[in-house]
Amino acid sequence: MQEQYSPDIVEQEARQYWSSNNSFAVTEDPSKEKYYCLSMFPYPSGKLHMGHVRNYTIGDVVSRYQRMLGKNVMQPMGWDAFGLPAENAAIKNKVAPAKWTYENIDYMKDQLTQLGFGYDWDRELATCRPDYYKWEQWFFTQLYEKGLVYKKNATVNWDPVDQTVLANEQVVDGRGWRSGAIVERKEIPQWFIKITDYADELLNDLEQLEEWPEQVKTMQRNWIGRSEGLEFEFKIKDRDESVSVYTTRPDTIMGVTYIAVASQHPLAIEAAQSNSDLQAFIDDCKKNKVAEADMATMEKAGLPTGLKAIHPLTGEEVPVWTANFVLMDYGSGAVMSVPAHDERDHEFARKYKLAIKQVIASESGSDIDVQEAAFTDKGILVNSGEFTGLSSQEAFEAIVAKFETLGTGSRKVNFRLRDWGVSRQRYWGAPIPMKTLEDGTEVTVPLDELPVTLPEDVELDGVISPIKSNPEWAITTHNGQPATRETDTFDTFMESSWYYARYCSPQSHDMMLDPKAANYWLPVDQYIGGIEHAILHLLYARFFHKLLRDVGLVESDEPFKRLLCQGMVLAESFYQEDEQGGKIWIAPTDVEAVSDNKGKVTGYKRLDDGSEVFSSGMSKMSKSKNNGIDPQMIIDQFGADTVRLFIMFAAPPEQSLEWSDNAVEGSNRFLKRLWKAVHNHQANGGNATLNTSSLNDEQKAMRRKTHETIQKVSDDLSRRLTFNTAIASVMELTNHISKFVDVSEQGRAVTQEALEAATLLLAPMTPHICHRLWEELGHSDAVIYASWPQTDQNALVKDSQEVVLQVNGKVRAKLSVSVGITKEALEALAMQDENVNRFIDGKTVRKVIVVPGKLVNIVAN
RNA sequence: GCCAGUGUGGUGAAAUUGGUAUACACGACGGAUUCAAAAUCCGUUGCCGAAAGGCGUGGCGGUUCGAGUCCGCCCACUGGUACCA
Repeated sequence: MQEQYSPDIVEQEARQYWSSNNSFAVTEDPSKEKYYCLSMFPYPSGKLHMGHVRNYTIGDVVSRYQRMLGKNVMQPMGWDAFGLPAENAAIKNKVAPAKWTYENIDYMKDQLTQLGFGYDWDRELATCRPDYYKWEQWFFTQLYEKGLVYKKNATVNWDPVDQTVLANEQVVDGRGWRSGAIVERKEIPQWFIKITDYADELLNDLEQLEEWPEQVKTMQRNWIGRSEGLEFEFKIKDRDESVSVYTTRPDTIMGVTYIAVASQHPLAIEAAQSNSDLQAFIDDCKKNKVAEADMATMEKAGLPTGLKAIHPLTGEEVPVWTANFVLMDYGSGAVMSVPAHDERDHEFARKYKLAIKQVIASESGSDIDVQEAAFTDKGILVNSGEFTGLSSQEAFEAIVAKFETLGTGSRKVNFRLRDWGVSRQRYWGAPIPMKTLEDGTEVTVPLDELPVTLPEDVELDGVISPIKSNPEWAITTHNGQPATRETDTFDTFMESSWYYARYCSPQSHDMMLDPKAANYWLPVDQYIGGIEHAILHLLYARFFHKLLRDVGLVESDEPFKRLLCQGMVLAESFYQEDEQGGKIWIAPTDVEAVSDNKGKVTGYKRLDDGSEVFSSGMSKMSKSKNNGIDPQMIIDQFGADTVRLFIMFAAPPEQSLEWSDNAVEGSNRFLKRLWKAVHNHQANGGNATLNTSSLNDEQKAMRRKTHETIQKVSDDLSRRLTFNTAIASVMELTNHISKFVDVSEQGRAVTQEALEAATLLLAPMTPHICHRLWEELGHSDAVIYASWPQTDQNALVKDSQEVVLQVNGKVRAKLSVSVGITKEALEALAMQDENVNRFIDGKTVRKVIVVPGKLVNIVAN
């Protein structure tokens, strides 16, 4: 064995072994317990970033660990290949999106291989391949036939100069990112899938997901947003028209002082015909952004329409306003306003001097001034006629009942969740498989005409999709009649909503999924990906799974049994200011820290010219802040094992991880020490036969450490998924081995056992070096075929333990006591302790708390 | 704005069920080795204090014999917010 650890040789040999033995290819084997470990597939953006490295290392560690437990582990990988960046790159570099995407896939696949991830590459898929999206198109037609698909108008960002639809991301400060034109809202017809039909099930089934993080389930619950309330109507004065509204607070209905309708509401549009101010306001609202965050934070504004509505209970007239925050495409496009008990309504009423009428008083009777601030808690009704004196809860029931008796309103369950708009006016996506006949009828494309193939050899002008600009493409027939194709493509969330299922039978040519394979592997046992997908992707995939179930392709209700959301990888970003005070971002690799004699960083300078640089703190690695660290550089410098070890060690997986070059070296140093420990052990004579009945105290202590570490790491890798603490405890074990120099026969046997344990425990994290060390430790079978080590309970037995003595909760002494000591004996020992007595001297002992095996707390005053 | 999370030494972090705050690592400092340096190895390292001891987990308050952990309010930062993926 070489004295020096050479990662490049070791890693190449290990990878060669796995590839020539096809070590990670799997098939359905009913005789073994299956384990499906899935990491969210990457968008092929060009090269791997640290977030990918983190995500896929976690997945690989879990997969290799489960494999060592004897399970039939499937770990596939593929490419989420449709999307906006390919179009941007196409315009910038004058290369077709398909070519750009396929080249990126080749490069990134090589990088994944270099990192030693154990994927079954036979199952690789790319969502931009016709054999993949064919089945997505087919599935959409099935949903259409089931009545789960419909078309309606929906709002998009419209660039009036480029005459194109923009993504929210492409709108910067209200302007199109390329044209600079002020972006408008525009309503266009789009396809929707009825996810709201499944709202109740998506909500209720969250309870089944016991191994999902609570925070993700909470976010999904809130997103679905089930509410119970009242739907009723306001009649418009002097007209034969009414406006429907929904409220979750019928108890506040007597406090309605105005109603507000969307700027696109027919009432507002009609009123504007004789009111130029109103018309100008409506036109202005077209410039409002589409994104919810913008809508919610914008300045609330409105104008009276001049119309009056009749309060359905009091018969009083209330003004009808139009307001920029009411949206035409959600609900009825109108809301009732209770400024005394709703913050947004209060703000609006104060701004426009509308009446504020208190109808709820606090339960405690405390003073409330609703003119000053909205009181949004529930309470007791006041100024509410026949309902005065009821609690909010009682009033809810009474008022709903009243409306139902009168026949003018009804109890209604509402969801915040909206139907899924899947139409995109872009090129690089799966064509929507619909046709329009000459009479305007819309029909699905039948299976024998699928896939509707997207042409790949195209040029992009940056404005209009090539399948829209080429009229030929859309020309087709239907049953011999002329027809035109839909030229919109699917939202890319469609592809990522079912890829996990396709991995089970990626080569099925005549069906979407092979149910036999799908039902063997599904559900996914462990799914790993970024927290940014907590709502949209994970909700859509859960929805799709239920759809797949309802057409009979899978049997389970949920796609992902256990979920781990990893945190982001952050890096410090640095800048210098230009003459206008703008920030020029400097790459971290070009910056050096200046520190004081305690090692505390006091500033930064540029490596090239020594000029001062400023830190803007930790943020997500990004191009805009020039703070990305290329994983390739680190792999080339230290090897894949060091990168994998560092990224797993630096933080627990769910937390954000701060990149540090220095700390990477620390991880590399640890691997060198481990290598050296095996080398020294060999030099000292290597293995010997262990005889547990003839060990001295130091040998027993070494063995105890070995088995405590096995126990700890097993728990960390299975139950807790805290890889950082698992690695820390193997480091402790390795430190023990280095200090335990005992070349006697039993000494070497104990050392061998410890080194084997360290190698096996680290094998999921740093598989290359462990592949080699396992060989060096005398095994002919590769470490990937080895079993996870077992804890020897006998080795864990201890005779004595340390107990803490506290006086009034403060540690005053520590005591080594025998393990079986009684509570009484422990308390007696504590009372005899010299330092304890010093602190209770002159005081009266009020209470003594004894926690066996832990502490004694004496309360005295 | 709304929803969800995070905040502990000079730094990344540990403390798993309310029971010894700071494991493991980085950095820094001191030493060994070296002609010298790198690498490696050994030691010290929360803050104040000579010590005894006191203080200390974003801030303020509470529950408890005991709070990083539970509760309330506040501050800062991060993710999502339906067309980035």
